Amino acid sequence: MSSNVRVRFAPSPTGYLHIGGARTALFNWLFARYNKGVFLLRIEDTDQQRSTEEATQAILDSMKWLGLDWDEGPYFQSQRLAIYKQYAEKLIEQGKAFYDTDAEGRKAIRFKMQDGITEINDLIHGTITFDASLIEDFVILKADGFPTYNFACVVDDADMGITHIIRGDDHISNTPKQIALYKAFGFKMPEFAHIPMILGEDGSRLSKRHGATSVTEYRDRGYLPHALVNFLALLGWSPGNDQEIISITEMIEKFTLKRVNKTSAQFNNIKLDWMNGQYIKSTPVEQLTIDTKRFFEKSGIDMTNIPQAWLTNLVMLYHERFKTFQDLLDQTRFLFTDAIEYDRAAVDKFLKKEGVVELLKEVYSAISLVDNFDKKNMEDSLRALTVKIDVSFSRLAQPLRVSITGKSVSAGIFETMELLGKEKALKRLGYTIQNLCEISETIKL
RNA sequence: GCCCCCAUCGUCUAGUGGCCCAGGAUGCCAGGUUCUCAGCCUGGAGACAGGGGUUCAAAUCCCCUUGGGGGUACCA
Repeated sequence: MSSNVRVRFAPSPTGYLHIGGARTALFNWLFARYNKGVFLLRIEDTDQQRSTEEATQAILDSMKWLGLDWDEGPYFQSQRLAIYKQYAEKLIEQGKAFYDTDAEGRKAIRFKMQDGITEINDLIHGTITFDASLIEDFVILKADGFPTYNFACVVDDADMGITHIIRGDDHISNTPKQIALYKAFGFKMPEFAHIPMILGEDGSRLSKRHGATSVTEYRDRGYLPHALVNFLALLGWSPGNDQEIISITEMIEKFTLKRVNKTSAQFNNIKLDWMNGQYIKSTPVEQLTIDTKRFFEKSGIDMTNIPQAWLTNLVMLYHERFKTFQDLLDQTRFLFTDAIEYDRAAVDKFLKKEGVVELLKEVYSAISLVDNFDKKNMEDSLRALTVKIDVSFSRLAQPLRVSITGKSVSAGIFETMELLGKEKALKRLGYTIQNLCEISETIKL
C-alpha cells in the first residue's frame, strides 16, 4: 500500500552538500520511506551567479554515497522558467502582482502582500503567527527572468504535488510569504514541518571555520556512510529509547515527525568518531579490507605490491583500534615507508636511556635467529630473552616499539613485527643501535 | 532596530503534571585486563538558564527576564 505522501529535498547548487542539508534530505527520505511515499529531488538553481554544475554533481554524489535514493528528479528550476513566467503573469492579470522598477532601472514583478494575520500550523512547532503587514511586497520574478526562491518553491511544490514540506527552521520566516502565494493561486496547502538547524561545535552557525562541513569531506576522511547517517539521524530525532546504534531499516520503521525535537543541535565530531568506530567494529574484515585498499590508494600509498593476505592481517590487527580510515592510515603509515618519523618524546623517554643500546643489541641477535618470522616465534624468542637477561617485558618492548615504529604507541609488538617483516624490522633496529652508539649525547633519531 | 524560533549534564538526548533528589550515550576521571595505546569491563563526577505564577503536586502548563539561533535581498 502506498500513501500519497510526496516530499522533496531541494538544495541549491552553490556548494557541496552541507551537513545540515544532508540531515534535511535524510529526514525527508525517512519520512517518505516510513509512509511509503515518494521522495523527489529538485535542484534550485535560480541564482545564475552562484549555481554551478560541479556543485550539482557533488550533491548528487553525496546523496548516493549516503544511500538517499530519490524516486523522481532531479528536476531543475532553470529548466522551468516558462512555467514561472506563466504563473507570474497570471498574478499580474488578477491584480495580485505588479511590475516594479528599482533604482538601477531593473524591472521585476512583485507580489502584493495583503495585510492580516498569517498562521502556520507547523507539525513540529505547532501554531506560529505572523503579522503580514510587516512583510513587504516581495519580488517573485527577477529582471533576468528567473524566479526568486519563495516563488519557484511554491509553484514547484504545488505543481509537483508535495504534501509535506520538511526543511530547516531557518525557513520559518519565509513561510508566511509562501502561504500568501498558495492562497493567491488557490493551491492546496501542504503541511509544514520545520526541523531544527545543526550548529557548529561552538553553537554558532555551521560554517567553514568549523572544519569539515560537507558530506564530501567526511567521505574523504574515511568515515562510513551508515555511521554518518546514524549520527545525523540522532541530531534532532530519537527513536524514543536509549538506542544509539540504529540501522537504516530500523530508522525507517520508527521515523515520525512527532519524535523530531525543536532544539537546534551542535555537531560533535568526537561522538561521530566514536560512532564510526562502532560501525568499523561491526563491519566484516573482508569489506574493510576492500575499503582500506581503496582509501590508501586514494591517499597516495602504493598498494600494487601489497599482498591481499597481508592487508587482511593488518585490518584484523587494527579492527578494534581505528575509528576512521584516515585514522588507520595515520596509525600504520610506518609500515608503508622506510622514511619513518621518530617521535621526539618517545625517543627521549625510551631510547636515550642507560643500557638501551645493549638491550637492543640482544634483541637484534635474538630475532635475527628467528627463522619463521611470525608472532608466535617472535614471542617465544623475546620472552626467553627477558628471562635470560632478567628484564621485565615492558622494559624491552617499549624501546623496541620506538625503534621500529617511531612511536611509543602501536598494536601488539609481535604482530607489528610480523607485519613489518624480518628484513625491515632488523634494518630499523640496526639503524637505531648504530645511531645510539655513534652519538651518545646528540642522538639524531 | 523590527519579526520569528528555541532553552534538561561540556555535547547529543529520554522525559508530555506525580513513576525524576531526572535515565541513556559521548567525552572526562578512577580501577581492572595488558608489552604501549586503543578496545573491553566496573565505578565516579556532571544538567532541568533565572524569576514570578497555576496546581495538593511542575523539568513538564502560563508570564516576564536572560541567553542562543534564524529572518528582514531582483540569495536560497
